[in-house]
Amino acid sequence: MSNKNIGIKDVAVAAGVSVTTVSHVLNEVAYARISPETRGKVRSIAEQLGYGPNRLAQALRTQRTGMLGLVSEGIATTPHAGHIILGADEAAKARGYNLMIINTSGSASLESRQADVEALLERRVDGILYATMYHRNVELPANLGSVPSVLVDSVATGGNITAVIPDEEGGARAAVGALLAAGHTRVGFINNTDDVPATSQRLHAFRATLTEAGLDGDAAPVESEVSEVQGGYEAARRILAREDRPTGLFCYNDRMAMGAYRAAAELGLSIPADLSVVGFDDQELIAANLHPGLTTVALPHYEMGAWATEHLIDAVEGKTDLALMAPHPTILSCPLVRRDSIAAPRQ
Amino acid sequence: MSNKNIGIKDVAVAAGVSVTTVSHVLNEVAYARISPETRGKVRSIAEQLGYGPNRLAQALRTQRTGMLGLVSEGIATTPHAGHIILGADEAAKARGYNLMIINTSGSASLESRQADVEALLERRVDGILYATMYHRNVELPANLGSVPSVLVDSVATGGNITAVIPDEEGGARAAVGALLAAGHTRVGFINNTDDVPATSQRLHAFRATLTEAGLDGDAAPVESEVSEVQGGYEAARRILAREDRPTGLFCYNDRMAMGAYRAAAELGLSIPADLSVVGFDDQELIAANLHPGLTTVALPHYEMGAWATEHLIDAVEGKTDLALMAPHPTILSCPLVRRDSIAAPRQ
DNA sequence: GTTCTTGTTGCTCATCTGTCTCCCACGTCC
DNA sequence: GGACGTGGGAGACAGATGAGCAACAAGAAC
Repeated sequence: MSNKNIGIKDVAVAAGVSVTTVSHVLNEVAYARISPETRGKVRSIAEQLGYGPNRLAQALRTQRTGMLGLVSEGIATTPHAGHIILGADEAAKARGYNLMIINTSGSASLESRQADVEALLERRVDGILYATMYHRNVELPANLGSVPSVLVDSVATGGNITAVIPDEEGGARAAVGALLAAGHTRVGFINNTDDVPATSQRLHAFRATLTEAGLDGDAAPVESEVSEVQGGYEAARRILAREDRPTGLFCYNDRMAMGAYRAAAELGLSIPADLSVVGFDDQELIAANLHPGLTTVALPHYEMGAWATEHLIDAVEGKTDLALMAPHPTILSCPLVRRDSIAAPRQ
Repeated sequence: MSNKNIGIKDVAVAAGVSVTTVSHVLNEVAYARISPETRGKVRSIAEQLGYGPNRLAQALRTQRTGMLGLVSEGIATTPHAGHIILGADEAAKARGYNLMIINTSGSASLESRQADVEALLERRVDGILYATMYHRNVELPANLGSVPSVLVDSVATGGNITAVIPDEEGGARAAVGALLAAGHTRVGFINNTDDVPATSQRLHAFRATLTEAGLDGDAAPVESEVSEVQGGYEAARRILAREDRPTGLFCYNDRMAMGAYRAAAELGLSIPADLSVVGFDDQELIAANLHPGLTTVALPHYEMGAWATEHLIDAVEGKTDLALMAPHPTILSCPLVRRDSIAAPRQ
């Protein structure tokens, strides 16, 4: 257990050497030539005294804090933020960095979000991660540019900043592909009504995947509603009321899929025997707990957090130039998570 | 937008005064005698230049960082951590503090958790919040004691540290009370099997509340299973198979309630017409999205985070002595959240 | 009416926080 | 008299803090 009132100076006195020497030894300074005996003595005394470096003083001197700022939207609103934080925290810890986290709101004014960044800047974080709650275009506070920064799960409007986002199209293709692979030929899509990248990209992938499989992608049924359980329910009721009722349903997210489950139950349709369902998001609380378990596409929140942190640290340490990556966002894949909601269609 | 290369010195030069004067003005030092004109000039020049204080240097000198460490378990595993973080972040921000967050695992070794605390200590946080994932007894790293600390959602084993926990009994009483108020006389409890405070306290409150209402609390049916959806399902099947089938069900948590919903559906029991259900936790993803919406008891995670932060800051600023509060944990109430899963029993 | 005292105002100097880092100073041995 | 081996001194990082110093005014003593 370390006593935080012990400084390098105390170690120096106790070891009978100069402060400089202690610093050299403890930091293993390359050019410092100090005898093994002295090194040993300094180290053992430092340990005895429970010396721990004062990172503040270090940071002041070296202009490096070893801290990364993370401004995250909706920390408590979705489980997504938690995964981003976790990915970032583990990546940061692995390289000796720590995280300063500030919660913000996507709907907060630009000034208030700028103030959040300002707080981080005053504390001299080495870099900033800016994470949004869902994949969209954000307007970034201007002061973000003053240190290396990476955007997580969004792209900046008109912005030239390194960003990492999920592969919406690939995920949607995997979802639809799983339905096709199970033998379904009548596949419907329950889509979101928001104007976000996911809405159009998943729709596009849905149609394209069907078409590439020799089906009529353009004619495949699509119903849109707000992306909540109730919306999913309503859209599913409509889509399942068609005379060419789909046997496979791709849902914009797990919540909508949950609504689809209810619609199916009300119609006496058993999942997956009568209807196969795929979701999106892999919100474990929902997907794993529905009955049967929902096969869905996972969003790589953990991975995005980790990727962003890795590259941010690389940039901070001069191993990378973020500007090179800024023009195009990095796309991380969305893997299919298989559970029990897909089966072959009835003959 | 502030340029972080501007220091107090630059302001001093531009204003034609000494560094000391700038510091005095900007910090509104009480005993400093400086003319209003000079004050005005300093302030306007500071603003013009976009001066922002270097909190590192400040902290080094004043021995106050304005940072609070938060070590939290399972940041991504439950939504609970997010609420604690949010409560802490908002309380901290309101008083000019920021949060350094470190994720840890409840199952991690004591040494590894001690290292987490050590990282915070090296950065000279003013205080530490230690949050667990669920209400239980934890063994705390010893170095936690070196700065003011507050434990969130747990009590320390044998520990003398200020803690804040949820009112398990009160919450359970509210849940059972709601069932009784609706007119139910045959009420069952689906309990957890883990040996945590909630298990025994909720059971106790369940029986006591029934007894106080003139029913036979000791004879009321209780079935225990692992506190997941499947466990809830199994326990509900058992409890609903009794000949004196309960018309009201209190479930240990929302996940178990979700299982009970399925059991009821399979038995052709409609909620709430044939069976009223109350959960615990208010996990919105589940409770609000089940059909009908689940009436449940909310755990005060946000409030605990905020309470802990408030009191921690008070202690840091010398306004409170945490030792006074250490002997007994503070208990925060668990309010009932009414949705649509309770109705009067059929005649 | 001049000088001295005392008080007030307005601001600055020196020092401190804990650590790093460039540069220099010894001695010793060829 | 260089080269080598060992180690130390003195800023610097950015700001905080309390003692201290001019300058001036009012009042007092002569």
